[in-house]
Amino acid sequence: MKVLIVEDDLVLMDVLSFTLRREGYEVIHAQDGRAALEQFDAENPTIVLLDLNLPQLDGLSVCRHIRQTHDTPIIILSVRDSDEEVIEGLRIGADDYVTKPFSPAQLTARMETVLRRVGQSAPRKLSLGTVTLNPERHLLEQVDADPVQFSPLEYSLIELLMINGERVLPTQTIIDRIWPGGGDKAMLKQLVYRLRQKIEACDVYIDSVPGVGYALVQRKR
Amino acid sequence: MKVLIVEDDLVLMDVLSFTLRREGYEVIHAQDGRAALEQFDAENPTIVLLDLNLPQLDGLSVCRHIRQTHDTPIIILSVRDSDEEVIEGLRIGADDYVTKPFSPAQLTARMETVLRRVGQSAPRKLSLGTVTLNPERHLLEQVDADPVQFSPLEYSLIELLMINGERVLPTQTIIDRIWPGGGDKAMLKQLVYRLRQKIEACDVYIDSVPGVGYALVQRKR
DNA sequence: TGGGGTGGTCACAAAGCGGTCACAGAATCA
DNA sequence: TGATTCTGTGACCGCTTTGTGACCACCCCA
Repeated sequence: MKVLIVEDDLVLMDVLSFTLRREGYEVIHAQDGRAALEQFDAENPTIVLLDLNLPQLDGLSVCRHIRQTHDTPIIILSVRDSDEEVIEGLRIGADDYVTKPFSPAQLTARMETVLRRVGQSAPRKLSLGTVTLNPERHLLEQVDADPVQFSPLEYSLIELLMINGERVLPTQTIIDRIWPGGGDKAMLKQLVYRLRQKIEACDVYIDSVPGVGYALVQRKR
Repeated sequence: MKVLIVEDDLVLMDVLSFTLRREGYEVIHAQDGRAALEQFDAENPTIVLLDLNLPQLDGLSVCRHIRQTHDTPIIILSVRDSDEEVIEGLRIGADDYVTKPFSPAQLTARMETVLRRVGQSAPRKLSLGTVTLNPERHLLEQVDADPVQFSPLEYSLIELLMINGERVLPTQTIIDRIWPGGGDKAMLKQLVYRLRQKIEACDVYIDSVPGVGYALVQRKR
């Protein structure tokens, strides 16, 4: 079980780290908001402990960024007198908060509660860059744009491509997956064309690798 | 399940209110002792969260007044260093107390315990955004609108959709659940049509995901 | 230079799906 | 019993979905 601690006070950081390791958690950490997001993407932690008062990029923004694409539990570490921020954090989607100073036992108890609550639910969203596929609603969601809806076939295709990240999928593999009853290249060609039009405004596009197949990749800007 | 929060700190009030609503409770509140008793008589809440330090009429008096005529569970919200008052409160008949600062999880856990002890087997309303389904009365309730009544079938459907939050439910799943004896797409189509008309004015609507099924989602404004 | 193959674009039409409506039998309630 | 509500059915309509064929642009290689 991996914990990301986002906290710029190194002393507190050390205490937390020590305690949680002793409890059997694997601990990674970041000292500012930017590093937090990088670590989050790189390590994909199971739970996040988030200080709100951070250099570079404040905690609320970090929380917001994470929630755009992930359901990972977030516990806010707040100081007294920052109630408004805590409320805002919970609104944005944090799962709980503890007020400093707190005891290690208090924190781990809180973590367990949150993990238990989250543990029962939620299939994961698929995301690539700023774009997220929401399997529960069959929508492709983006930061600053309306979500995109799909027809059943289109959805199968984009889901298949998303699952495979930026890897190229051979044409025949795709056909077999989407038309189990038997499909053909012309049908796929057409489907790709339609899907491309739908996600034209998104930050990802369907790249074709001649002679091999297709891949969903991030648009660079 | 109705909660009366008696608390003069508006910020804390807001946090509590937000959390409890998310948990499916219906929240009403009062900022001083006198208003608390009025609200109590008018709304007849299932449980009371009571701050001791109140303007107009202090918490202990409120507690005493309520206990003279009702068994409604009362949980005291206390600050550190008010031990004598808490003890007095419990002696008067309060059921439990939590010390500020406390986490939402802590509070709801305490509430559930107390409710269970009192025999109010804690199940509660389902809510999505500003809309709440009242399973006891088969009503859909909203903040600024009249409640909506349902026929039995309509109620099964909206309950099923509410339970599943904003997830899409496959057509066949819905049919199996609503017509265990065997249903049919045309029947569901019709039922959806009728339910949509009933909840037209509400903050939620039934979204259809072509080829997959239906989901109850919040209307964006 | 030309021919075959690959992949992108477009228009079209058939099929199906979902939304709407009216109606009538069944169930419910006073 | 009579009135009202509830629920299944059939019909209609418009839109979406999806397969198909036609055409074009490009690349590779002889």
